[in-house]
Amino acid sequence: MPLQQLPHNLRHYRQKHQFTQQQLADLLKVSRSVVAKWENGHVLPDLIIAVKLSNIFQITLDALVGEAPETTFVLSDFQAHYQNAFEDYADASVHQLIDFLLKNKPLQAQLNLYRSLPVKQQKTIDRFLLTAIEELKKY
Amino acid sequence: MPLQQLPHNLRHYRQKHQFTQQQLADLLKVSRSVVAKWENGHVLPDLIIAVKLSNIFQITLDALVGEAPETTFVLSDFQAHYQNAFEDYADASVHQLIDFLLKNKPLQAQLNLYRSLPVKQQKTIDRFLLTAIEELKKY
DNA sequence: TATATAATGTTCTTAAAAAGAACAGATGAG
DNA sequence: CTCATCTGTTCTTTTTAAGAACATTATATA
Repeated sequence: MPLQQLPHNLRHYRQKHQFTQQQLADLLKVSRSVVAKWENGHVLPDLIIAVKLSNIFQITLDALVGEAPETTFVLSDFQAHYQNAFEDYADASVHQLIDFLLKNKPLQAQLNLYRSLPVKQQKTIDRFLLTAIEELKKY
Repeated sequence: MPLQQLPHNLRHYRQKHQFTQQQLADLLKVSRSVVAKWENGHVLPDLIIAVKLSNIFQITLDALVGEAPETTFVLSDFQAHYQNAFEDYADASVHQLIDFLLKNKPLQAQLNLYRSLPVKQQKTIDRFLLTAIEELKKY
């Protein structure tokens, strides 16, 4: 089984927080025996549990699973995230768009609705918007 | 369902790396259909797969699952620039919106068009969008 | 040391969830 | 339009983790 470090890390952080297996199990609403199994490497927690654990222990997921990535990630998650995006969309207009978005609360609401739609429906909206806007621009 | 961002992130990074679902599936030695299911939020990849993905995409696990805790933010140019704005609109959903915007180039184009309109016409669009989206959400 | 009690490890069965294959639909180039 | 590629979904099977019960170890206290 890969993720060799995970069982060890789990036990370490649990003890660091002075939890018994039972207490941790209660926090996560799982049985105690499964906590034991995680710590002994018999079974892997799923992603949802892993996220909960990283929150409880106040560590990153990467720290929890103990998989030092090959490249060194000095940047915070936030920074890494947006930095990548900016590399792709280095276009300065993106900054302006974000400014615009930040200042325009109703638009935020609209976009949140839009986001909640399936991609297919988003595209429907897209198409409409395009023609509607072009239409309006004539005036 | 938790981990809302994961499907979206997954698709984003796959496309960023110019992989088809099949190519990514081959790298991971899984079927293509399961990749589709991950991207559509029907199923969660397990921890082992998640780690592999973070290596392939060269991002942190936390970035992959999109559960970046705000407490770990480090100052970046981006953050410095938008710091004031974020104070005003401390709503966490704004972060997600910006995220979404950065990843969605067609939407950027749409919004740039939208921005170019007079406020009055923007409001026309707003009203229509609202009803259109509500309509679509019924399906 | 003996014994009680708490904490942890293991086994066995059940249940949940993801995997794959096959089919269906969408997208796009020519 | 047509073919090929890419993606989404359904159905079934398989995998794997979950829980309960039992076993073992560790710790405290008389």
